[in-house]
Amino acid sequence: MTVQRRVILEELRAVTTHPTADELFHRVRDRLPNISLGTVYRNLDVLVRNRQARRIENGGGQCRFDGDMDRHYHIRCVVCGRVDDVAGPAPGGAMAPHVDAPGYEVTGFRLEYEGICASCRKATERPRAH
Amino acid sequence: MTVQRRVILEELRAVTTHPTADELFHRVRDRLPNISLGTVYRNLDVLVRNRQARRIENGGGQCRFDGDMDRHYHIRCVVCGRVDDVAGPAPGGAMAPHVDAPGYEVTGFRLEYEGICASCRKATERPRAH
DNA sequence: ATATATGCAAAGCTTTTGCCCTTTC
DNA sequence: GAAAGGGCAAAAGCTTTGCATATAT
Repeated sequence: MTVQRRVILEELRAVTTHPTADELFHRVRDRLPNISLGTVYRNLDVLVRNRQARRIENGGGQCRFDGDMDRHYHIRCVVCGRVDDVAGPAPGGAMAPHVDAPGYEVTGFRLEYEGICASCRKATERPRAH
Repeated sequence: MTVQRRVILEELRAVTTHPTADELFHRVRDRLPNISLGTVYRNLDVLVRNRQARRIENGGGQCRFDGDMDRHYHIRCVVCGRVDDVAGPAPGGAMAPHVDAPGYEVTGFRLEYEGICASCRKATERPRAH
């Protein structure tokens, strides 16, 4: 646990604005003028891996596109990133009205399932003690 | 409706893999060897605006981070991109089990509300006929 | 001491944009 | 023939990485 990592975590916890890496970098730099953006990125990775922070998901780097305009949901493989359609009815139709977000006009929600696809499950099967 | 746009849409509809722009570009290039990646991006934008395709959301370009590890949900302003916490209990606890995603081991879901935040609502207020 | 982390800068990747030419209506 | 769109290449923006140095345990 280095000074930099501690300050990054402190500053992240000190705000409720869900900052981007760059915003956090500027805050941290007020206290550690020599810190670099790369360090912030590296430490955010570590913190997320250690469950001390959360990355607000963006579902992987690249955008994907879908020509099927019927209402349906997606499931994304957390291992390989592939995206498949989820069969069946919309699961959460009654969900949105319950939101308590003061000041917001709530227009909808985005829902994406996560899982491990068939081929990634096969690839990660452990040899079993017999 | 140009040849390029039609082919892009045809190829997008021909697959169920939810391709990235680059994957689609390579498919389309088999039929239109001179097409450029920029054209694919521009047309995907148009198709999405025209509701002929969907962008599988990534919630805006940059990642955001959150130091609050308690289970809670977020709402994102679709105008300015800011992210706030949603107060109240988890809305969709009973949702995940209903998913029908053959082959997948479903590990969870990601849910993010969308809306227009207070200051963006103020900024877009229209002068009202009296 | 030795592994780990930092700072800095460069590279990587996806996406957007400018410019000029071509196609569409 | 005016308006929209395309091709190409450069730019932009976020994130990752290589490397030499410094810090932590």
